[in-house]
Amino acid sequence: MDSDFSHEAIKVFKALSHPTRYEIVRMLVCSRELGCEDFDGAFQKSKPALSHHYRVLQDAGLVAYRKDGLRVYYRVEREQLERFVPQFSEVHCNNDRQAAESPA
Amino acid sequence: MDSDFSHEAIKVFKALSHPTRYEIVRMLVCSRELGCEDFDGAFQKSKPALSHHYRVLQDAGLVAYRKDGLRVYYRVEREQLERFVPQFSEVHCNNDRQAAESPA
DNA sequence: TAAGCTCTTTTAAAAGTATGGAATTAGTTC
DNA sequence: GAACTAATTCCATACTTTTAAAAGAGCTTA
Repeated sequence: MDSDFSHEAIKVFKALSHPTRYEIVRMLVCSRELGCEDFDGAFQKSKPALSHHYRVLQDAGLVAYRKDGLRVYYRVEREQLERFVPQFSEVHCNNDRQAAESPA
Repeated sequence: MDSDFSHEAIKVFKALSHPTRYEIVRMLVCSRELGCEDFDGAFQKSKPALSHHYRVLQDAGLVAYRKDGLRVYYRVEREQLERFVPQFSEVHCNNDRQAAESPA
């Protein structure tokens, strides 16, 4: 139990230890969901680079996505985020309660 | 304020995202302090490799040290740890209260 | 004080891992 | 099939981690 926690914590911390990924999560925690185009606009990074970061965040269990036609929309996995970084929402976002319920 | 937090959080998470460093902090949070020899015994790592990890943890503000003759003893900086990973002690250690007071 | 010893850190270089862009592939809409 | 968006692959670059060798710092003993 303890080492499972450690193992997963290390993965989560590694995912959050890159400025681009940290910012992706920060943006998501203040929103219900955001599309790739939102991130394309926010970062001066190529799509493949961002796609790589989405994948790292997914593997850490921090984000999930929804496809709508050609578009992909990402959302934060609040349970996982709050398990390892419980103060994240509070620090980075006032919309805590508004955004607390994930969309169906 | 917000971006200072982000910047420091990224450094702390990066420090904790390596298994050896995570384990160093896990060991320290359950103890008042530990010497390099304790870590030498716990890890199959060379002294310079461990020394590098101590440095990363220091730079993140997660540990501090005390010299006693030839020996160096490390302790966790609980305030910093709990600022970014508030559940760490609770998850990894029952000695929370015993060890809460740093030695003089 | 200096020679010798022990423990830790620093330096330099090698090995391993992460990051990011160009081109390609996969999948969706029309 | 054509047009479009996102993900994957491949490769070059940059950073991290590791070891070996050297240096630094502190004790002991004469």
